[in-house]
Amino acid sequence: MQQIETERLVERRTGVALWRQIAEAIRAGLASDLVDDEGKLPPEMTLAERFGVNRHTIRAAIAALAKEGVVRAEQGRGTFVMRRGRLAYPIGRRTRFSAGLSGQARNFAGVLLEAATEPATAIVADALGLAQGTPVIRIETLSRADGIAVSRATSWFEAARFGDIAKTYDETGSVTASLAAHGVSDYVRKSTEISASHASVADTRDLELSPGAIVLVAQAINTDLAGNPVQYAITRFAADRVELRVENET
Amino acid sequence: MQQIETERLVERRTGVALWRQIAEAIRAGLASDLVDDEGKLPPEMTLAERFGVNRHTIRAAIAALAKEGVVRAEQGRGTFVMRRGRLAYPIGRRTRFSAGLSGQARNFAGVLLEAATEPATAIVADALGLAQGTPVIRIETLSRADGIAVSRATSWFEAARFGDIAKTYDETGSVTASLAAHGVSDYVRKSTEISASHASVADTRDLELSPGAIVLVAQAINTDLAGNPVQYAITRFAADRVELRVENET
DNA sequence: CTTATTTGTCTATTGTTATAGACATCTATA
DNA sequence: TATAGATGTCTATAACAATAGACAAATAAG
Repeated sequence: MQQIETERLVERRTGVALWRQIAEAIRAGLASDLVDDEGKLPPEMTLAERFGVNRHTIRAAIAALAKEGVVRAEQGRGTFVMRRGRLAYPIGRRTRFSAGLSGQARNFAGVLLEAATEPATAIVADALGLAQGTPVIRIETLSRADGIAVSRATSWFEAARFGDIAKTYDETGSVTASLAAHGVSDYVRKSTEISASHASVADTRDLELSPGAIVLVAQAINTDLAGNPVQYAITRFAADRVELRVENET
Repeated sequence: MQQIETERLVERRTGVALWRQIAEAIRAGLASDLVDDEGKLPPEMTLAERFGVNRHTIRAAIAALAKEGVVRAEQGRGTFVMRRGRLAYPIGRRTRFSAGLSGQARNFAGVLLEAATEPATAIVADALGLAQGTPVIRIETLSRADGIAVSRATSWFEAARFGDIAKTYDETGSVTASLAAHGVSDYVRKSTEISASHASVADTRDLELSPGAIVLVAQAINTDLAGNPVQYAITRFAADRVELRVENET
């Protein structure tokens, strides 16, 4: 088969298999021009020609997306999109999980995966304005919207002030409610640092990602209305399901 | 060699080669605990045991990082970190490239790669508040800090209002200066949407990335002080060199 | 100067990825 | 009810990724 040398869409010998590169390209194309109005993808042979690869390589890409529930292939009919688009997660002074996604999903659930009390590391102590070694509570949580895993967060709270926060989070599934139960009626986002990396094995498991997927990593500090840090959190979002929206208040 | 089954750090048969997974893990570890105070990595055999892979696989990972200039291996001595940490790119109401990175780098350069006048697509028209098909100027730019490629942007401007913007950008290397030359003395960031994906082949070429790398994608609208959109931009940042910092004004 | 440590290079073998082709099976349509 | 068009399955082969082992070459330390 002759390879027409237009702009290459995928590259070989990169350590990332062609089928995975194509899966990402198809995923990105689902929102825009790749699918017709009925959500039907082009036939495998057409995609194979467009990407300049063998049909079986396209099939491997589609199989990966199908396993994730993004598309479904039906013999004789074609391949159809199941989920399209990303949730928009707003980041601003008042960043709240369920409030931010309301209107985009109906059900929100936060699950406590793990909790522990530990001495603050230098980084955590600095973020919370504590002395290094001060006892802090670390909770690992997983958030879902309409049953889809959206983000996985590691949060730290000062143990002296938020002693029961693991219990309250476990009961309420909400940071906002848990802080309220500890007398913090309102809180604001001080800063957010956003980076991206490949999903770790833990991310892959908890967020139900295909290995090699990308996570958006947001590092945030929330303070009470007096300006005292109450929560330091590192949240990992499934990059194929969420985009972060920064709104600048006028 | 016996494989001790603790928590797996890498996974096989995922479409992402082990050496690439390990390269990302090492890159992530450079900032934290992986290197000693002199910036020296553990020996290859130690890393091989830690990741549960063969020494040659570690060597492939290190070779990829060395090609990028992240580390340098010296025979007989060890492997050393060349660049560590990421630039912090602030995103807020007043988002400016060189002003935001000042203090983190000395030299800033914006290069015009391509310019064209085209009818606005539905998306561009919507972002700029124009009718679909209105002539717009698209410019492709590459920004460097201290010679390191940081971001690659596609920007759209209304042609009627910013007819010479390609020329002024080519001369100044700055959006701020180019807008000023067209009578926009000041502008503010209205919104930013942040997502992440694997680098395209074009990204890999222009940003000098290793294929399979990750880019942070920021979609932004800038308005003049009257609130009229002046620029719509899609910027792709090299995720291993930059993090985006959202500061919330109090 | 000797030795231990560390990176560099080579050969060989096995498992995964990608290509190639043939044919089966299901669906919609003329 | 044929037929075209689409996905599903199978075999075979070539290219790449990963393992394994041996030894060379440079560096640092005793």
